[in-house]
Amino acid sequence: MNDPALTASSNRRIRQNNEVAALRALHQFGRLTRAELARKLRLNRSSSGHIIASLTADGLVREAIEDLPEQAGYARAGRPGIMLELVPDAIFFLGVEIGVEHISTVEIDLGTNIVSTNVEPFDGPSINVEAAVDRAVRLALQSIPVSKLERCEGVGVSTPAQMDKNGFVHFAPLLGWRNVHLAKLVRDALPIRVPVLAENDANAFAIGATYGRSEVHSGVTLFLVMESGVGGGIIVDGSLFRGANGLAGEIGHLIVSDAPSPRRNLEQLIGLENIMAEYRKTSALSDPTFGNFLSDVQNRLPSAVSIAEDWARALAIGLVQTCRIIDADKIVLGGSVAALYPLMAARVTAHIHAIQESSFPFPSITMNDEGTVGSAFGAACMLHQRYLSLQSQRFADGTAELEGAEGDEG
Amino acid sequence: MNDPALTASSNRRIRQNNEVAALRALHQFGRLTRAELARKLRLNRSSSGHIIASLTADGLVREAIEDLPEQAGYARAGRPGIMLELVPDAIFFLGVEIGVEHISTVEIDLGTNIVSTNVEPFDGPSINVEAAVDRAVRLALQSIPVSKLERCEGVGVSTPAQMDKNGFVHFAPLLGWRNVHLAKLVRDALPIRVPVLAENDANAFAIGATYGRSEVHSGVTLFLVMESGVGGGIIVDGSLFRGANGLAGEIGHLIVSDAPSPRRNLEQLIGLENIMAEYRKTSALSDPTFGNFLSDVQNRLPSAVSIAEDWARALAIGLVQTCRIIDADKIVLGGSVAALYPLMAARVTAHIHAIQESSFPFPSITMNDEGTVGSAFGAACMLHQRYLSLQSQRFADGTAELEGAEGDEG
DNA sequence: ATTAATATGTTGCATAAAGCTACAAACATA
DNA sequence: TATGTTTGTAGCTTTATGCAACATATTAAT
Repeated sequence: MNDPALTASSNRRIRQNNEVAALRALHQFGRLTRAELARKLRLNRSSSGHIIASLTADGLVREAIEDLPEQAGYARAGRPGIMLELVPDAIFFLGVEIGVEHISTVEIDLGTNIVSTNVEPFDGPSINVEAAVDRAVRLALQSIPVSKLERCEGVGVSTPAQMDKNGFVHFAPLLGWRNVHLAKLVRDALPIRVPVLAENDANAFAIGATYGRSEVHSGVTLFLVMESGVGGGIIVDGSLFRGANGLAGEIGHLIVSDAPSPRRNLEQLIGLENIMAEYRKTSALSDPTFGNFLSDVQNRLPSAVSIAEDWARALAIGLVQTCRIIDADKIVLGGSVAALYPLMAARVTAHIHAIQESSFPFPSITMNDEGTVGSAFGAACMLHQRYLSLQSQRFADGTAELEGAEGDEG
Repeated sequence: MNDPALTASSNRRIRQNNEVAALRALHQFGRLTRAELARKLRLNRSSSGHIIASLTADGLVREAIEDLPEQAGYARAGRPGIMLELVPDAIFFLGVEIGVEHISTVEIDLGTNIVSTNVEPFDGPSINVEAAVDRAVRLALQSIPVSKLERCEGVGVSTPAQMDKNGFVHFAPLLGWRNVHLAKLVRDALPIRVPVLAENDANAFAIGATYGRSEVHSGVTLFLVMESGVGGGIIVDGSLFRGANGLAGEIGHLIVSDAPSPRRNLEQLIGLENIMAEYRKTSALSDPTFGNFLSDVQNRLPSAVSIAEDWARALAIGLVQTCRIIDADKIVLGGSVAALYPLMAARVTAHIHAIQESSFPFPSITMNDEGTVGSAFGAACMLHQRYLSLQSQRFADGTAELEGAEGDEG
């Protein structure tokens, strides 16, 4: 309703803002003294002390027991400060990925450490939303003792679907969902009343892979997740760029071939399905795997190399096109197909150089090595991020934010 | 150096924040009473009064003389409030566009009204940077009396170049510049010491066309400027998305044709040059203009319609590709070639529907009717925007912000 | 070993800005 | 004319930061 850019800062909001800033600094830098924190936040040492006292009273921060004395010879003159750290198990967050073939859940603590994970096979297309949500919630909570539940500060859900920022799913082709309020369903299925956010799986993956990494905080990073489908997410200065409908970065649907009749999009060219379809045509094996394909490429088997070469060229085209529009300076490849990249990196680079005009900058391309729970982890990170912001429930004064994590406007 | 997200709000910053918020609200809504302002900013009425008193003392705000009594029958019970408004000529900003064929300058006031404009022919490629800057600054200042100069609060520069956010130009192919600090040159050429920002012309155009319009504040808007070249700018939630190198939205360099040998980018297909080259081949006139072409299309001359049809298809491809990546919900067409769009709107729509998968949302496409000074206006708006932010010189406490508008980090 | 220098954490006080309450003013309606 | 409603303002309270001073803990130098 109101323009968020216009909201004024009341006297109380200062403290909230500063507490949040302190928590974020501790998360980003790990351990800080009060004086260091004061410098980072451009605050007076005494103010820093007050804020820390407040957070300590809330049980979120503690003075670190220096089990490692002589912190690597950092001996400067003056009284040494007392190291402060987040209390990891003060609170926790849950992340849930409802995939097509499996459900994964993750529990992370205040330090964004993974506490536990669960994975369960699942047949997405054959199960309706309510049942899927029910199973997902059950799996997420199965290892959490009831007494611990009250320390849960949020649940994130990720799923291959197009949804708005309130977690309302417009369309999920792979799961057959349409117009369901996923976030609301999860909220209602939970035994606790906590903020719930839902996000597209590729977007969640991108968040998880960049969250907390201070290196990537500035710039534009494109995340590519290549499995059967090809999804993407864009991170700008450390936070997700969703686009108007949460579809930003879905580069799998870029048109690559110009021919109108068998119009092929990028997903159909660089996705796992196409690679395996082509590979099956040439492989001697009866039921070849992607691993077989990788070996054949590594062994320079011409038929496999040819498929890989087509893949490299299509990938290069997709990346160049994308960079013309969002001007990314970093590209991160994920998903099982990404394993092909190290073998073809030189070819991809060559294609990019051949395709793009020389005056354009060349983005760095790296690989992501997160495990299979990356997307669920990212979903959990979204709630960690929310907790470490002014939207946190800690600051809910009752006048607003009635509906958990629905967001103020819209 | 420091993460801006971590900066704490000091006690003094509250007032600064609220003064800025009040100025922005007055800019956005035009006229407000103290009580209305308090509600919009979620402030207490008395606080609102204090803030207004402060701004009035600074000469930025005044009580409006109600020359129009009975404000359109809005008669509610209760004591009527006193309308407040920005004092338009309290300060002003200059915008300068150094184009390829002309230099334009604009003066805008605190209400972002255009006070005056100057346009001068110019032969960009034959003139070096220093001389170009000199001429641009001279043109901008020629109608400003010296006594008024001290009320200038910023100068914006726009030019067809790839530059970083500090105004350092890496490359300007159309002007032949390379590695020049444009913003610094302008700062040094000015007789006054004010913030100077420089931005790519298409980006500046996009800012100018959206700035202050409250409708577009939310969502993703793609701005397309089609002249000889084709530039673009992306506005996300009311502010410019530059990308990592200021190249975001440069969709003129999208690859459209798949054929490797005569690889053609979008600019070569939908730009003025291609249209006129094709048109000259078929037109009966000896030296046909773009206006002639438009007439022929309107009169359904087959040869012209065919060219327009190709244009429509290429445009549709470019827009669909772009929307797959940034998920824009609004597209605004500008530049002289945009005049072709109203004649071809139905065809463009048809092509888009044919190309993109049906599950994707369809962005709205509109035209921009700004004059020729759009880019210079946008450059001036950038400084207006900066003034109405915490980076304003009003709040420079001497400790930082030494270098005008260089930006803190980097 | 003693002294000087330096940086940290804490304490008391000053300052600044917003919130709250109350009240006079100005208008509409009955 | 009386009543209800909204506005703008004044006085007081609350809160969080800034500042200055001080005790403390450590290094470096004499």
